[in-house]
Amino acid sequence: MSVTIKDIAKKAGVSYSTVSKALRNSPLVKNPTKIKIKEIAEQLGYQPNAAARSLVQKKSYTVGVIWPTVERVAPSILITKLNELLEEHSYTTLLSINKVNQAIATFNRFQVDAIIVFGEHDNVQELSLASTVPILHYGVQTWKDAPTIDVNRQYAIKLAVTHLKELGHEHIAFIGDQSKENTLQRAKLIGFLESMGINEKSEIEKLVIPTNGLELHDGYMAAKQLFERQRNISAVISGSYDLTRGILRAANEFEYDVPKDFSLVSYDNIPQSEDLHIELTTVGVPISRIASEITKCVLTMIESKEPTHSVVLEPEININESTRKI
Amino acid sequence: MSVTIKDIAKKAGVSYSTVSKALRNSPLVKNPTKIKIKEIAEQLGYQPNAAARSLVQKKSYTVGVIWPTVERVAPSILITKLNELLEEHSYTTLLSINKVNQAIATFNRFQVDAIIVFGEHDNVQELSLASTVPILHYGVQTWKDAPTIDVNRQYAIKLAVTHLKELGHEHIAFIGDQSKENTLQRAKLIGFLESMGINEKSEIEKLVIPTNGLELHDGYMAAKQLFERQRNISAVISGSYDLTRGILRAANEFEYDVPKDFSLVSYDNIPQSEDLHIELTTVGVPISRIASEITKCVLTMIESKEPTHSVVLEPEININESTRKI
DNA sequence: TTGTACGCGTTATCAT
DNA sequence: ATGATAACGCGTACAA
Repeated sequence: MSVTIKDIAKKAGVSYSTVSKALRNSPLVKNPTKIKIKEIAEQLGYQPNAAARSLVQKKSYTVGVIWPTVERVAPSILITKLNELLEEHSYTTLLSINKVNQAIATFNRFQVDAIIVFGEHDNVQELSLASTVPILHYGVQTWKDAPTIDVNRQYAIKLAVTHLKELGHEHIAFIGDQSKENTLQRAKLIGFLESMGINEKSEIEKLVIPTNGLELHDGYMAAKQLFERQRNISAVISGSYDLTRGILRAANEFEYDVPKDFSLVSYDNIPQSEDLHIELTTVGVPISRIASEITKCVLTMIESKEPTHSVVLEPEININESTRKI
Repeated sequence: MSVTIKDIAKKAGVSYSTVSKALRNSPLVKNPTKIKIKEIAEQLGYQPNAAARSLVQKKSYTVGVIWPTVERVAPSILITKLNELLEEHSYTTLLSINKVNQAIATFNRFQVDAIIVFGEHDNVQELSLASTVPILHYGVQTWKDAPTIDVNRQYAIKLAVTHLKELGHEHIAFIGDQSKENTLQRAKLIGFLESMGINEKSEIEKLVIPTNGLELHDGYMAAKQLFERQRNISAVISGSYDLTRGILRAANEFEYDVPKDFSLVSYDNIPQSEDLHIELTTVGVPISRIASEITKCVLTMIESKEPTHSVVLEPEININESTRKI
């Protein structure tokens, strides 16, 4: 059986409402009493019953995060960060890997204060209507009615191209995933083509190396292919961090030095974790900023139940060792 | 504001206790009334308030899963599967990526009926004591007091060796991750050495190709290295599915055919998802069995609050196209 | 400064 | 077959 405030009250010789006040740090309780009560609570391993609390407060201080099937690894860092931030505002994060509509139902039953949905899925607006709780979507194209947060990936690649051109580079290649019908990856390619001013098929084939996925190995194979065929490339833009790691391994095998032999810009949100022997120049929205933006947005939605407007985060460039003047 | 049974009662012109019964399919309510009430509930988008329910029932029909380091695919598939199975028993799964002790506190406040902890961490027993809710650990060495579920990885590799020897193979290599101080990976290596009866350093170096991680690329590089140096290997055992994918790619480059040029056994739990042009012979405990074992265990713990005994799952071999007689 | 009483939404028990 | 009512643990307005 769980320990309740009544148990504490009995042991402390006070009424249970006094205990309640003491634990909530109310000024209506004398300090010595407060300390004594808190001690007993600690000692008994008291955990307030969330069910009872949310029942009376009509608030659970909890946000639900829906994280359905696919795309698991990438957003995990984001969710970890998000979790930390919400905790700082004394909110608890609960995750569900159920199907979206089912997860929404669950979170509604648990009276979470807000729901964050990761990734794309059908009929967003329908889902939003089915919930009494405000819902925020991340990583989808801006939707009409549902509040959404997304990143301008197209502009990120544009930033990379501009930077390289300023450094004098003209022969710039792009390595990125085009294996699936993925809007997110597609946006990066479009950003590249537009800012390079390319539209001829022959030129596209020369400068764009499509990969079959987003793993390290895909970047490795693409880079090898590039190095074998094209000798006059002076800069490479990579569509993801893992691809970049693969590109660096291939470069190493060819005994190419970055940035001496070619400059490298990586699309990326996550802080560089692995030791790559080089600090990368990256473009993208740092994951910490995404997380804090989501947090801000969610807290606003919780406070004023009005629909927040959707926001598109503008990426930044982080110039580092892997690029230099030609 | 959420819709409650009272709202439904008012609209249906009955008392709210009747509504409660009707929704719970009690035989104490006439069928026509029941149908009418259910219709109204549906129409109003009613979701039972989990807080209120668990308050009175002292049961939340929820299990909390703690997943501190959001890892790779394998565990996420397991959790997905687990989620499905628990759902079939009308339990809801909630995930937390918090630190273990904090997550336990959260889940206690939410009155979950049981907690499953994934992965290794310090002071298991301490944690178990801090919880009023039964805790089950997965993926750690069996612990004294805390109930644990784990897989016998060592024996899995032994199965692979035995199978290959029966097919007439003698020169068998092992490709596996040894980059970190990881007990789980270490167990596989020990299984290999023991069942091969190897202990000389020179032989170990010849037959064991250590990798620097568990990614596809690591398997690819290791296999290439193997193929270049050793010509008389007739079979390869791989420590993980991703490594196997890399090995197959390397084989493809060398124009080696599996199983014509060498047999391949992969350690693996997950159902083969990707199209590898070949059905693999695998050893390991299928993830579905792990999931159902965990489910069984958890449900037992919930029902009889007694500590279940720890269990070690015995792997099986799944013979397929990738191995054949020498 | 502390204690009493009520209500949150639900289920379960008892009375009608 | 249906309705009234107590109880779950907590927070809070109000009484002492």
